[in-house]
Amino acid sequence: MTISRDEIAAVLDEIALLMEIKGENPFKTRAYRNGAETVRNYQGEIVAIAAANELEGIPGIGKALQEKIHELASTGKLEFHQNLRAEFPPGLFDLFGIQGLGPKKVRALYDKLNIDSIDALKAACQDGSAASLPGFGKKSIEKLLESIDLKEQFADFFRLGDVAPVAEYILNLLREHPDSLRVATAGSYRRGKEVLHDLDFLVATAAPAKLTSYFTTLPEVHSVIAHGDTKASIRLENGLQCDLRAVSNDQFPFALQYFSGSKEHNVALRSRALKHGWSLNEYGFTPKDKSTPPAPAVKDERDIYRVLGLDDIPPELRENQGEIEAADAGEIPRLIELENLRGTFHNHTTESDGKNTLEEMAAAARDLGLQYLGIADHSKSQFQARGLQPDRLLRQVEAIGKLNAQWDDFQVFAGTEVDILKDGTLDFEDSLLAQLDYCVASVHGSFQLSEKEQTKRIIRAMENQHVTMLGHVTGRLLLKRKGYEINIDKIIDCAAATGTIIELNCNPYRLDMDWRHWHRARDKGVMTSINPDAHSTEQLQYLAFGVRIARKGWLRREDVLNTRSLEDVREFLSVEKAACKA
DNA sequence: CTTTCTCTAAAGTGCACTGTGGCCAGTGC
Repeated sequence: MTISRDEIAAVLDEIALLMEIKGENPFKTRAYRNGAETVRNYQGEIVAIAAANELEGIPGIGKALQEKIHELASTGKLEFHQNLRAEFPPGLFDLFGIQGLGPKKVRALYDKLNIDSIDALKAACQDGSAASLPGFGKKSIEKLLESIDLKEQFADFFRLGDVAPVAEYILNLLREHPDSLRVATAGSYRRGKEVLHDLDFLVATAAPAKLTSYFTTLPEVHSVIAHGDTKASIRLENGLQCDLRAVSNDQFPFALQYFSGSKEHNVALRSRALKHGWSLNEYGFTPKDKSTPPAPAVKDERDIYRVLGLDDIPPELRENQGEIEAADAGEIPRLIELENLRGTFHNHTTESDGKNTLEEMAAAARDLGLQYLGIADHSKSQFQARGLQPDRLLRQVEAIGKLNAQWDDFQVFAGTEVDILKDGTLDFEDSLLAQLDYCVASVHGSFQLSEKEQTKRIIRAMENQHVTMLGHVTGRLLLKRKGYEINIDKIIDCAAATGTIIELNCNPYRLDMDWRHWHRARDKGVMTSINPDAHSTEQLQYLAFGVRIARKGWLRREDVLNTRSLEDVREFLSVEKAACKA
């Protein structure tokens, strides 16, 4: 019967969605959404309170929601919800994942054409029947098909942020097994890719069959795809495929290197091995012919690179993007590490759309051992995110000033995430921006501009002397939405010329700018700031993902503003401001 | 459905954009 607060909130959200399809009063649906948010964020044991029927007095939860939440908390289900749900087929929910489909259009598709799944929608778009509905013209159909296509393309992919917790969890379970000697993740997860197809584990053991059996009976397993003595594949409840390979302790370094990839990196590495007279595979070095001496002993992965005359290559760099040449020349950079971060910028509070107050965000950052936290709530155009009007921003600056008075070893920097408007001007006046410690400028609308227009718009914003950094460069949402069209090289050049920092947004949906551009940007002198874009205290943890991407982009400590000490950052921001006045 | 200095009634986040259909509806931020 036990139900979690998130499950209660999910039921309320689903009620809101179903009511929207039914065309209920929008304020009613919003009341349910607000209720869901209130339940999710309530400071206290909301489930126990609800079970005891003591919800009275919680803002946003009136009489009707009190009763419904009480029923959920005490019985685990809600009759009202189940009745509502029975009115529509379950596949209808998937349709909301398609860009361009909201409640009205979903309703029309279902009522008129009985479309209740993405497959049915696709068929109706292709055979022309969807085009018969009002509001569905040629372009709409085209966009729907495009969005379905995008979804199909990404069907088997997962975001790094969604995989990381389960990866670490399984890794620990493998580690705990009495027969495991060494365990590791391999594949694209180990390389820090932003999206993953599957998750690879490797274990060194003298009893491989025991490990593969153990693996197929882990708690999260939905189904077993394959189960042999040295290899097993499972599918988790969330659909993610996980592979385990069990090898001997001697083979472990070779298997780790081999299964970490990338394929392109390994091809290059194997050809290098051949020049030394050895073939290289997942089991070891093998002399090409009898005249070749055997390769030196290998105890860990690092030895493989050493034997081939290379510096150790961090997994994140193994994409055959010049890392082998760099390792040969002894020029593998010392990559940034999570421990190097001293603070962070671009974070939200309850003033706009964050879930925690200024004070809570600051306390959380201090608890993480950071020396500073940059606040950057939304500007006024972001209405739906409760973007700040100038007077509210100034009051926030004042509040931050007061808060800062209590510390001498920690500082909150007052900033804004100001909207870049369609023409490249900013959502706040320069005179207001001048009163802040820093400014993040981001695009949040007009995504459809041509590449030329979009690039021009962003460049205009970066040329503003008050803009410290550019937020989420492309606006992409991984596995969900493509970024807007921009000429990334022109933007990188502009960042270098104007001294504008390009943010590395750590939100697992974004991880933007993409790692593929950072090496080049760094060489042109562009600096980054690794920003969590946190909308809650927990989301400060996103920094870890950002560091993985920064490493993938060859970034070093010195390329990242927020590795600097509080004192140095103060200095940096004040010099920026001084330059503005000049 | 919730709130409320309109308190058994009324008001409750706004705006840009897109595409379609004929000047507005729906979506998304």
